[in-house]
Amino acid sequence: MAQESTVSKATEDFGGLRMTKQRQVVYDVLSDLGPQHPTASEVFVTAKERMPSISLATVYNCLETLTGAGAIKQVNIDREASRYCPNLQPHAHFYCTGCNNVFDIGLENGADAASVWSLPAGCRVEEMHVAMRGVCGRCPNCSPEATES
Amino acid sequence: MAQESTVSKATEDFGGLRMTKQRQVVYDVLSDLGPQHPTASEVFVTAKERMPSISLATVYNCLETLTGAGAIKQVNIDREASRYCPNLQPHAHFYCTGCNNVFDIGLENGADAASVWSLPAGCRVEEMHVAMRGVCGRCPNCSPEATES
DNA sequence: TTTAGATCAAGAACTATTCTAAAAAAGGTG
DNA sequence: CACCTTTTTTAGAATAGTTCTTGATCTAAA
Repeated sequence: MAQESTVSKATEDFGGLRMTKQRQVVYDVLSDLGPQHPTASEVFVTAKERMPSISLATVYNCLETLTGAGAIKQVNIDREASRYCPNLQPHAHFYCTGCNNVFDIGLENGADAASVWSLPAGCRVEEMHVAMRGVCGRCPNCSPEATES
Repeated sequence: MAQESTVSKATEDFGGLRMTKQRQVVYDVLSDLGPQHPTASEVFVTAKERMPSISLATVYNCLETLTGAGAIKQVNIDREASRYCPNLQPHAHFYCTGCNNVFDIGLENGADAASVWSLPAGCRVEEMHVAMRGVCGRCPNCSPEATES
């Protein structure tokens, strides 16, 4: 099981995925930018600082490969550019229209996201995407008039 | 408040929206294609049969206007083409990867979709989109090997 | 009827993403 | 290590869905 461990960050074995330099950089960038939920272009900008030779197509490739391997999640809100997220826990996304940020929202203790929905018998859910849109209440744009003390 | 009512189908007053012929056609097509959750292009094809002069851009315009007025809903699943839906009840969408169809899924009696999520205080949800992906269990592609009697 | 504003049609433009082809890298094998 | 095969990367072209632009047309009001 002797794995080369010359990289600085975690080189997890994501389903036997070959961890190339580019994939590692993309994964690390995403981990670092974590809660920002960056788009592919945003990942590209930071990745290029760390590896100037990397191309946008490669970033797209890596993000797709990592998503397929279950190492990261793709987040789609409306038809805006896909964002990517290293949080593998089941969670929803809250998009604040005030500050344009995306927040992860966890499940209530013991709750099951599908339980509120009346699914027909025989119907098997393999994936579930929950996106909310609203105001986070914490950013300056959220309460422009009413700034309660 | 005397409104002209020379159209055949329901001319609901969606927030004072001017119901032009094109908007009416688009709305009617969407009502008729109802559960198919058509894309803009699919709406366009049927709309053009009924009004040959209508353009794709107009269909996009009308769908956007109707969505803004709350007369219809826009449905986005992953980054595929937007679909449109005349069902105004709160519901989720189930995309069957077997038959490529989209089904409306209603809430369980008395359930609240947001209740399972641990929203931070002050956070106000204005819109919620729930998309599930899986197999519906009823289409021929859903159980290719195991065709239980 | 005149006028102002809204809407429409046609096609160009745009954006995020995917595809293509060729070069480079990574493994495996002797 | 040298050789071969497969995978990955790169750069740019291509694509799809959607939006934008412009001028024409319609509508409602004065």
